[in-house]
Amino acid sequence: MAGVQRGPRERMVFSAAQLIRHDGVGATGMRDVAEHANAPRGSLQHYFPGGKEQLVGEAVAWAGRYAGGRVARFMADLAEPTPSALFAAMVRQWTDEYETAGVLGGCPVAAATVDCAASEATREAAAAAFTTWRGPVAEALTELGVPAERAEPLATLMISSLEGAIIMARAEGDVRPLTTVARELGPLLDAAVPPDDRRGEA
Amino acid sequence: MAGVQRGPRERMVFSAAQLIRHDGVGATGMRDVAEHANAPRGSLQHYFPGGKEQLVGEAVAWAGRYAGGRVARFMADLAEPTPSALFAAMVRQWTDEYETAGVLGGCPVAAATVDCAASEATREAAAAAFTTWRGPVAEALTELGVPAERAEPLATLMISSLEGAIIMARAEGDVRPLTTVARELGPLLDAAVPPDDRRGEA
DNA sequence: ACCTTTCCATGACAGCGGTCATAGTAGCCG
DNA sequence: CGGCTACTATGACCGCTGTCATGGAAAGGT
Repeated sequence: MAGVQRGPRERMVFSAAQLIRHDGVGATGMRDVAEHANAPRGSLQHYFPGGKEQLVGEAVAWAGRYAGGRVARFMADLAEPTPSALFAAMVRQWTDEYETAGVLGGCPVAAATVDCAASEATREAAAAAFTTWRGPVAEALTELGVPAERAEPLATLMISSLEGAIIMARAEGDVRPLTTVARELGPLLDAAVPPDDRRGEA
Repeated sequence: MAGVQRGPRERMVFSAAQLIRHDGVGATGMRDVAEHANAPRGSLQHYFPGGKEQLVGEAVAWAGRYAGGRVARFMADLAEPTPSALFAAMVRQWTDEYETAGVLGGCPVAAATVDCAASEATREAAAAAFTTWRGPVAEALTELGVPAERAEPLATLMISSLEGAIIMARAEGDVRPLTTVARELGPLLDAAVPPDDRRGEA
């Protein structure tokens, strides 16, 4: 993802997100995070006095911001400005990872949600992350001509389908669910923009 | 769910599925499973010599069979035989649980997929579970008049959206994503059955 | 009665988890 | 230099986990 080498603190948050989305929250240890980030273990308690809960929370928040930010970049690169093309780009981010890395990673936010039972704070962080992801998607949809009252529901549908397809794809070890979802959902998304708006938005 | 009290072995598999979907795979201990099932701890090593991996695998398989079996029951109870009604019933199973239990549980299969990194066997069990779930859904769709070649893809879309919505709903602590997905996806599903088949299937 | 199989009980072990306590280093300000 | 703050290092603690070893109870067949 964004492989820039910022300060140790930022690297640790980033590494935490990486490890969480790969192994799950419970299976990622603090020591692993420090090692993966090439950061001193002693820094953990200095930068994250709130312990693992804080680290996980920041990792999830980071993932939410990242996902939201990607939407803007996708919009800029769209060959044709349609909702289905945006969704296809969102899906392609995941299939591309499979092609290059050979493995299908998961979504840190979903991982945090699945074993959030221990910590209410983590659940709230995940909820916030979904919100900061859904917002830009809904905005993008309205930019693409989707009526305002349908933008939020459709954004929810897009993210839900994507998250579910990621899980199924990981289980099967194949991108099929991802590509299927992109193909099947496309027409519905495009049908949401009124005919007089087709081919014309900024 | 199916609260029948069978033998201790079956109870333990059932309890494992319950705990996994609530806490995640890593966070559910073998001792917890035995206690939750009112089963002796010593039975674990007797019934599941394969250890936790075996228990998790059977719990996931059980969940897959359960989900697949539910589809048939949903079909029998449908007020009107449309794909959207089937999907609504699938979604309602989860919103109902929220109404009664006050908490939103997760899906054991999704939970197993998320932290399956440690065990390839678990990943395969999850894949198998998704297959034994998707099969009945696709069959039901064809029974409802969906052309054969679209049944499987649409089943994948339905399950993906449902799984994703479950996760978002858990994070937000609200059923909104579930109801939204059901409402938004309904028209697409019904549109898949050709006009000359509307109102007529067995 | 006796023995075999199935099932249950319990305690021990080794490993790893997060967290705390303590102490050391680097840099900057006076 | 002294003192202060930011950061790093390391080791110890306690709790928990899955697993194993050993031994005890039923049960049922002969």
